[in-house]
Amino acid sequence: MPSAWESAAAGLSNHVVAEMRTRARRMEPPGCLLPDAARRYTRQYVRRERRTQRNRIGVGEGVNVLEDLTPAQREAVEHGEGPLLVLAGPGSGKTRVVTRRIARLIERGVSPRSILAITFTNKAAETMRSRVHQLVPGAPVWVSTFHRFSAMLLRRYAEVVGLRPNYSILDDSDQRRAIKQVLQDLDYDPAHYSPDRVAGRIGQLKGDLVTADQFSRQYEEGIGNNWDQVVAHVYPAYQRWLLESNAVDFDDLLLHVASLLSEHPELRRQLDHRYQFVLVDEYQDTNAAQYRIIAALSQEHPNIQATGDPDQSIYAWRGARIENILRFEREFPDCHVVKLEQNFRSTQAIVRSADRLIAHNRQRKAKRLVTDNAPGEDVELVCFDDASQEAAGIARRIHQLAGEQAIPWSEFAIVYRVNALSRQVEMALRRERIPYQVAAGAAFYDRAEIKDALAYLRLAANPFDRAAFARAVNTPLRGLGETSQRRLAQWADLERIGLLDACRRAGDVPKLSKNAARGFRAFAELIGRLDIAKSGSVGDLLTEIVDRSGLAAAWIHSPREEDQQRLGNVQELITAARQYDEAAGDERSIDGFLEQCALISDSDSVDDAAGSVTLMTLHSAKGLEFRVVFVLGVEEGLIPHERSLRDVSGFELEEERRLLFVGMTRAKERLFLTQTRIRTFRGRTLASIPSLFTTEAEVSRVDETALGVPDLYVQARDFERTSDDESADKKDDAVGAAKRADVPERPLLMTGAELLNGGKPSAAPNANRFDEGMLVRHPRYGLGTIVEVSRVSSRTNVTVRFAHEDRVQTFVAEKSPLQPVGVKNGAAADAVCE
DNA sequence: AGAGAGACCATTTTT
DNA sequence: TGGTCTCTCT
Repeated sequence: MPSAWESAAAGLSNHVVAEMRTRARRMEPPGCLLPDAARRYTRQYVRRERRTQRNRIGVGEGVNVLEDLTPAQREAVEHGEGPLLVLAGPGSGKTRVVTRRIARLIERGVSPRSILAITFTNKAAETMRSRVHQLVPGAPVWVSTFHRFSAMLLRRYAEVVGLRPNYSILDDSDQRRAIKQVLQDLDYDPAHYSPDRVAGRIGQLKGDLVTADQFSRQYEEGIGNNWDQVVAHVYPAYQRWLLESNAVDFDDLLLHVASLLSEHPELRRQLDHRYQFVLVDEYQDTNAAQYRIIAALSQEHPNIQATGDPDQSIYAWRGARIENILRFEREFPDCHVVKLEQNFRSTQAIVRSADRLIAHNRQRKAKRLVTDNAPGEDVELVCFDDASQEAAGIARRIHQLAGEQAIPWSEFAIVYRVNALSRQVEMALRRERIPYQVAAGAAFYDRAEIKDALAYLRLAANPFDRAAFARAVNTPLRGLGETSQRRLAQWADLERIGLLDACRRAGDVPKLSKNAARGFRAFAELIGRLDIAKSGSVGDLLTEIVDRSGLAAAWIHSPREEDQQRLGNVQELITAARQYDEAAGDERSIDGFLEQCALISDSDSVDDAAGSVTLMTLHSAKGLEFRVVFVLGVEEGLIPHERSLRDVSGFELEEERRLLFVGMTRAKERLFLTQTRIRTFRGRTLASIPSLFTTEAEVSRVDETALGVPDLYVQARDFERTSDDESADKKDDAVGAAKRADVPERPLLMTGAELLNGGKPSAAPNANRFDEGMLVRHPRYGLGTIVEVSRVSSRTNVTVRFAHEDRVQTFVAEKSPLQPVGVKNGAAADAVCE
């Protein structure tokens, strides 16, 4: 095996790795090998421990970890050994308590290495790590997300579950593709059994610790419905596919580790000993697998701290169990409970509204939420005519507050229930030239060119990765089409060898054309030459990949904007790799970088220092705070989401209420809820119904509609604000205008979609905006001039001569992404920007 | 093999 | 509404 294997297994001595490998090959039951490996691991750990102690890591000078704490906070921070449950309301200083307690433990002589802090998001882990380091410089406390922690353990003990340490982590689309293939192999029509739903069900099962074997056995015993019969077939086949690819999906990371811990008592014991203090954040969002993992690490050393707030549980739909937090006290009977109820984040007005809202949940432990902060301004519920007014109104208020109170852009957040709602707000912000960022970090890694480049990297690390093979083998095109690939794969299955090995012996594959065989061999050779040891770093290796694979060659000389963009994106990926190289130092490995890429999430991209307004879903807003928050679309069907209304138990409705509660409590100073009279969603325009929650939260109403709010909105228990809307509006405009004057002019170029969507709603997207001689731009072919416009019945054909290669092409105006260039601030631009 | 047209479909939240 | 997938034409 190549060196990647060795470096991935760096945690174990070569001897142990070799032993594991032979035993895995001999298919010996892993149980007999584990204690040995674990013991060696522990010995290593103890050695490292001694080194650490010699280095004398301690609380920084002048730091008093008990300073500025409320009695309740101090009680939690001072807690020594034994289980601790911290029920922490929003803004109650939860992170502060956790980090201070870690520092306090170290101060009392607990080794930093025996402390493990687990969060849900990378961002939360990052914050916690840096805060701990502020208190205890250089402390090697392990702060990690559930998934990263599991990935790390799984690398170390991969053999035990039948994997190799260089396993790949599949993303959602790989997973869906794999399931689709498995469905087809089993003669199910993916059109009828959507891979999405099957994947969803499998994910659910994995989260609940139901293995493929268990589930198919259940089915054999006659339990389950029709749909589950299919899943009972697909799930085990999919797991086999994963194992053969030496790959896992997200849920596997947790499931594998959970079973590792429960099936190997000796290993569990060792790790329990290794991580003596375990602190879990957002405990209310743990699912069965996560619960199993942390419980397993807290048997002999039950120094577990669970921090959470049942009122902020918003992932029950994903298998999170609120019961876990209730069960905690039962599972750890001598557990100490601390309640943090004082809010330090928000004004009284915000806290009051949020508290009133959440009080409507019936399945809930009563909890107060109080604050000593300033009274603050009323929470406002602003009603607009439609979504574009709503977006404009939000943008205007942001301008106003930014101008009047000198609030930086980064202190504003706009949150919504579904991603689809962000579009109009984005347009409004762009129009107003307000810098913004959308929390969508994963989007970068979703791009085809990024996945392609990473596929090569994945193959270099893990030659069995079928998903990566399928992606890379014919990208860029090598004439290795579907048929050739199928022949190769069939033969590989027959010979029981990996696809890459099959490539090397492509000459032996029956019915394969000479060209194809040569192509496969060349591909195998290309992958074989990729070697991290020779390249030195992941960044260099990636550069080599992009060069040698021919990915870049196709783009470099292309006039297409999208190709240039691709090139730029890949360069950005290389930059990311170099950053990784630097951060990881000697520890760097392909696996490490790939793992980082795979486990990134949307909210991770939120950059506090970016100086821009943040747009995000309510879910990803959890854990963050902003001075000003807008929650948009607070309407029946959105919040609460229509799906939740179908649940007669009311459980899902309560989760929606918690979701809004989470959103509201992100605000420090000002909170706006917005709604519209009509909303266009999925191409359908409907009159909206104000959300039940708006009355429950007891907020002030502000009317910004042209004709006044209809009766529907003026409800019996209404809390009218005698608002001087008109004068306020005028002031808005004055301030807005002053501010706007400072920023550069609006952009002259907009995309075709913007041109179409930004126009007046009545004016059908008109093809008439194209004229002969007009300068236009096509995202694919670049700049060109219109040489002919012809109208055939209702459609308009536009013929364009492009500068590049003197290409002439005809488009249907209504369908093409063609856009006019250099539109002056004349009629067209005004129509666009209104 | 590539581009465009048209059908089809989904449409909650995420590591 | 729009994004994706498939079909068809070149």
